[in-house]
Amino acid sequence: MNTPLATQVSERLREDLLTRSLLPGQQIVQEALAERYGVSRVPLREALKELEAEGLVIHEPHRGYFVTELNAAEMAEVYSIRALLEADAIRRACKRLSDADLAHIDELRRAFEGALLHADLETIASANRAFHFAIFDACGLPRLVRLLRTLWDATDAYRSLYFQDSGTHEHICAEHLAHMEALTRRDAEGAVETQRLHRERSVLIVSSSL
Amino acid sequence: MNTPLATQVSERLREDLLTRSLLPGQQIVQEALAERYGVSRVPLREALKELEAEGLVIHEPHRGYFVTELNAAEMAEVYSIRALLEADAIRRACKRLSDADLAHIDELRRAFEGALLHADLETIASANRAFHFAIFDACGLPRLVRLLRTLWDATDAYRSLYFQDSGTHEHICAEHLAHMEALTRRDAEGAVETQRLHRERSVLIVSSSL
DNA sequence: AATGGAACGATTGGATCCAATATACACGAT
DNA sequence: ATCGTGTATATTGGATCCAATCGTTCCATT
Repeated sequence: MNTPLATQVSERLREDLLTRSLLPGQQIVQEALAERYGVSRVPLREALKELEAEGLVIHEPHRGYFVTELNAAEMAEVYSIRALLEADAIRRACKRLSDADLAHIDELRRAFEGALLHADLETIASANRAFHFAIFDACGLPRLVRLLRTLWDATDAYRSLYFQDSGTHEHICAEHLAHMEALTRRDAEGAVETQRLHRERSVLIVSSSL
Repeated sequence: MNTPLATQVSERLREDLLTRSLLPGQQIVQEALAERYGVSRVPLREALKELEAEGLVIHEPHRGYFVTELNAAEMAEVYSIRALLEADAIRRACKRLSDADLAHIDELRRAFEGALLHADLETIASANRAFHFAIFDACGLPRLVRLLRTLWDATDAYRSLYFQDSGTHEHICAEHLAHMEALTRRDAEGAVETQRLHRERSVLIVSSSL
């Protein structure tokens, strides 16, 4: 393979965090995990350093890496930073969205709806991301998008249940649709608001599990 | 020493980036740098992965790490994200600043003025940070502060000249003082504005070097 | 002279090995 | 019985060594 192991391992780690194969608070025993991944400890440690910089794990010298636990306040903090950055990204995106962009985004929206019906958690989550980040991407600020990605990652471990309850499926789809419509109207403030509602409802569900 | 080498190395790297001992665009040859730091390549590589996650260096598989180069647009992006986050941090901080906090911050402000007169670049830069981040810290959102820190780091390599020109010293001190006064009045919007002016002038100077 | 390609050298990527540190447990003193 | 002390073990941290990859140079061919 061309891509370094450390990169693959960091992907795999994110996956395991999302699917709660690694639980918040849990210690990451390097040797055990390295063996499970079929690699040595070196690339694993590099991957862990990367995730540490993103706040997904914390490192205590000579004690080890632990999956970050978020309390209610920290969860709220992540979401409030998201609120700021997403609002900005959406305002900028609205000014730049081409019709082709919109068509593409709506495609992703429908793909997500499809995934909701008959796909596993990971596929659903990734389809959801694809939809939202196609919008963020249009803001034209790659660094901002990267920050948003790490913020989304930070709460991933707690979001698994968000897509579980099928009662929320309709809510989500309705919110996505409303968001889509605001974007189509190039209604920046409207889109900021639909995204806000969408996010607030998700934080409510996610927080309930704490 | 108690703290791991990888941590020390990442500190040292930031230092070398700030002081332009490592220049934007330059490749980082691991073995050479490891030897210069007196460590092996392993902790160096971990440190580099950390800095990569913060955007200070970029990694090209099988080619190596390179010090990130910012063009004008990317520089503007960093500063516009800073604008968003700093405004929020300051608003929150204003509501929470105790008199003791203010006294402490003003102390740091005076310490910075002292450093300007008779200290090297690195000391000045760190005194400046101490002042601004004492304010940010008061917002009570540690993650937000951490994000701000990495954003400041991202442009550090280009800021060295900011403190060089002694003509700007008075400007900086005046701006700090105005900021301080707004904070003392607990005038959130005023403080946001003084910080904005301060930042805009700095981006102007820094951008002129591109 | 220009282009394609093979071999070499330099550098990165990964694994194994050894050292340092922290935690747990047993033991003894008060 | 409780607290402190020392030892043992598991785990992390770091260095060395080997393998894989990339870039360059040199040569052959057109």
